[in-house]
Amino acid sequence: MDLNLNRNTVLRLVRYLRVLEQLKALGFEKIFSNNLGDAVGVTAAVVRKDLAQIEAVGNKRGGYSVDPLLAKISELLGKDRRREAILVGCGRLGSALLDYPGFENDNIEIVAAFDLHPEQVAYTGPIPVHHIDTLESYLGQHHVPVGILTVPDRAANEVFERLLASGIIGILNFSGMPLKPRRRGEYDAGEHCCYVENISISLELANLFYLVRFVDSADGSGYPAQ
Amino acid sequence: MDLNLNRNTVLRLVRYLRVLEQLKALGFEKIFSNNLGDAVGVTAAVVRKDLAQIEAVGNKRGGYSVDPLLAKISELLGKDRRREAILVGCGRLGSALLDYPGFENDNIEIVAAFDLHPEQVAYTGPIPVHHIDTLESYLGQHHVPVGILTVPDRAANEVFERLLASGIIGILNFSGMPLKPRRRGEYDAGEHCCYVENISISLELANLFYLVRFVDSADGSGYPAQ
DNA sequence: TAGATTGTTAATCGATTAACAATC
DNA sequence: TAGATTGTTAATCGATTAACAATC
Repeated sequence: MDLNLNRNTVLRLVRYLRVLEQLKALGFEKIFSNNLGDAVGVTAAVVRKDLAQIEAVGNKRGGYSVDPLLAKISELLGKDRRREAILVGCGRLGSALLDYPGFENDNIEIVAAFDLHPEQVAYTGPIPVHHIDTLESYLGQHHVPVGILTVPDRAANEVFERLLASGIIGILNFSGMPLKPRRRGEYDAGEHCCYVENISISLELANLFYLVRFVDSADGSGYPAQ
Repeated sequence: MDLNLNRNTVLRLVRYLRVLEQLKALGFEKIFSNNLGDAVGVTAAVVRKDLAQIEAVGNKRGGYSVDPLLAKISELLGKDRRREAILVGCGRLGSALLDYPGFENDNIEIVAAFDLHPEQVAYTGPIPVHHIDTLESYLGQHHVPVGILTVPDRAANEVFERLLASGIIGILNFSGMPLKPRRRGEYDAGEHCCYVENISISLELANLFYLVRFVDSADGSGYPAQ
């Protein structure tokens, strides 16, 4: 079953899944699109559209059965399989992510970390921290699809190229340097294509400050406009 | 000048601004929509639309002048003014953000941090770390519009409510618990409205793993489909 | 002038919303 | 049956893209 769901649909499905897990823990057996929508912050119509898209069927009296729906989304998102990632750049942010408790619940494991100065890395948990020079040989031996990039901005492009050349096809980029996804055949024929998700903390924060720009403004209400 | 730019436009403007800063440092005086688009990864038409929207005018021969454009976007985004935020939750992620070097360049300063156990916080930099119980009194004395939330999921909702009640109107939420923005008058009359940006690391990572789901699949190409 | 770019209008695209028949 | 929900179609909305006249 391939569906080519778009980004927003996938993100919603992840969130439905989390709600369904909690509902299951509470003993729920059925759920209405209405309630699921409330929990995730979307309308019931969107929920039904999404679920129809993944060919989940509901019951016109009782809504959707929690168990099969949970199993279906879980399988679709690959949560039922163990998924591996590496992390490059073990500064403060990188080290924090190595300890991030949320991954385990998603069946995601960071199997190795890399840094220019592994001996200086403060992280002391179970994940091995290797020297960045061993990146290529490691990835030659282990087929890991996804890399998490937490290096300083100035190193981002170089590490990006090395990850591409080593066969990484998905990158979660925390550096301030936005990286562009590579589509197949866009550059050299020999290069893999690669999905990129840029998480730009300062971009989000700048946007937030734009939104709240009217605080202490002339009207004195303390409320932003609109 | 109020423009009510949408989220994506603002995010693009932030990125134009960064490119313009670099161009200025290189001594550029003019820039074409074409080149600016390439640098940011959008089409020239989008750039011109965005710039027209903020009432920046270009020259049909030489493109846009870097200096006034930079000044205009800078002023619009408030980057010419000092902007303050607080941070709640000084675990590994929170501590990493307290040291985040990107904020200074944007004229953003974290003026105080809060934690349930300030004496156990590893961070030792210049930003004061207070006990969470002093949050309300601090915000009563200092008018800080934005809060960065890096608490464990289980604490997210409680701290969210406290920030709302203390007059915070913009929240950058790193907890796994998605928070919903509050629009004016949506709940109690006395409550402020509040903008929220949720940065969900595990959501992004789950999406990335969905995108790369075809690695090692039947065709053996190693390329994801499409 | 000739060529190239801006600024803007129209066309396209996709996603969200509204509406409602089917049906449990 | 009566009421409520699903599944789906049509309408709406907004953003992106294409196209091109204006003009430097």
